[in-house]
Amino acid sequence: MHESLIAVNDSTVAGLGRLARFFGFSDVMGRLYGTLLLSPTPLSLDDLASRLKISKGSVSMNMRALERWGMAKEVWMRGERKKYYMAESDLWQVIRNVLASRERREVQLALQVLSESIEKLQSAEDELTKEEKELSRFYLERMADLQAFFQVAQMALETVLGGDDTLDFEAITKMELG
Amino acid sequence: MHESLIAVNDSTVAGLGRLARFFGFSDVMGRLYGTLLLSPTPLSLDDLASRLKISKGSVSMNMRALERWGMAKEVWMRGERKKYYMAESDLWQVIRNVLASRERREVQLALQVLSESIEKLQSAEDELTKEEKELSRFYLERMADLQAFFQVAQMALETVLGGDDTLDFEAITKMELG
DNA sequence: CTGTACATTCAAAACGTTTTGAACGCAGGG
DNA sequence: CCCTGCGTTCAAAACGTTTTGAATGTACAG
Repeated sequence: MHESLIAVNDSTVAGLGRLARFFGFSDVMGRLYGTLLLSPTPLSLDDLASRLKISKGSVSMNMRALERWGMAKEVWMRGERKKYYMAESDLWQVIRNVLASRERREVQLALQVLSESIEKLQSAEDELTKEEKELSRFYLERMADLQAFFQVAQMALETVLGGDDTLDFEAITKMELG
Repeated sequence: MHESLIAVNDSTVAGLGRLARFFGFSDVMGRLYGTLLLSPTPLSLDDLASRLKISKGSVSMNMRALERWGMAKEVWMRGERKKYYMAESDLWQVIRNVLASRERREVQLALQVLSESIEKLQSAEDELTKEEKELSRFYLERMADLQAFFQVAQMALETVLGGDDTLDFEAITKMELG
């Protein structure tokens, strides 16, 4: 195999490991995804284990995680008893899966906790001493700021998730960037 | 101190710990930030250590990290020898600091590596066998997809960072959300 | 100059996460 | 049936990160 192909493969796999870490996944998940993304043919668990030089057990567990996140799909090869996988190569689809099933929950939970906090402070107002009331008003300001922050996050999320008109990769690639 | 104030403080501090983790910081940094955010007065290292029940050493190191990220500021209290800190309470400012000094670099690095990969493949074309050429073309497609992805990320980043008209918290808080 | 009250540093310990590999389970072929 | 080849599981080990606290540094008051 030519050196350039190996080098490109290596840096891409490493880069996707980084990216995975950034998104809160394990390095291995990213590297497995990268390996599949750069393989024209589906790969078996053993293929993946030997390419990345990691144990079969780790590949098995991490591939199931990738499947759950919609980043890889199992492929049935006729006449084969092995499991084969390929990457979900539509990156926007991957992003949407992650955002929809993980970040959305996080944001909603945060907003819920904030609402409850605000209610709690408001309904406790009568029982507070003068000093406590002052602190309570201060807290309410901060809660409002945090609420605003998460509401912007929620709007941004829903924008990315809601737009069913797929972003055009080709167009973006060819754009002139300052 | 009234139970409601304590409960709200606890859940907010915990929540900001979560948020910090999400952004790749340590839990302690988030909790320190939260504690400061909910304090009407600046706090000393000892105050923070005793409120969060962690060692002073940890507070010292994590507070310096918070300072570097522009999430907290030192405050000089006249007649005091202690260091006092307060939170940077403009959350957008905090986000911008983080995005500008960390994520921007990441995205630029990724784009650079991708460009180099593409060049490498193109300039090696003559030396490739027929099969290698096929793989190389496949790689180039994937590289283009990744480039498009990071370019969108870059645009999104610059949009958030570039807009010097500050987002209006008040307006957002009062919005009707479906 | 000395003592005091703080902040900082860093090596060791605690803790959490990831990886491994051996044991196990399971299906299909002979 | 039993054997073979595969996937899965999980306890133990390796590894990485965070926390601690004692040692050290520093500045100021007296």
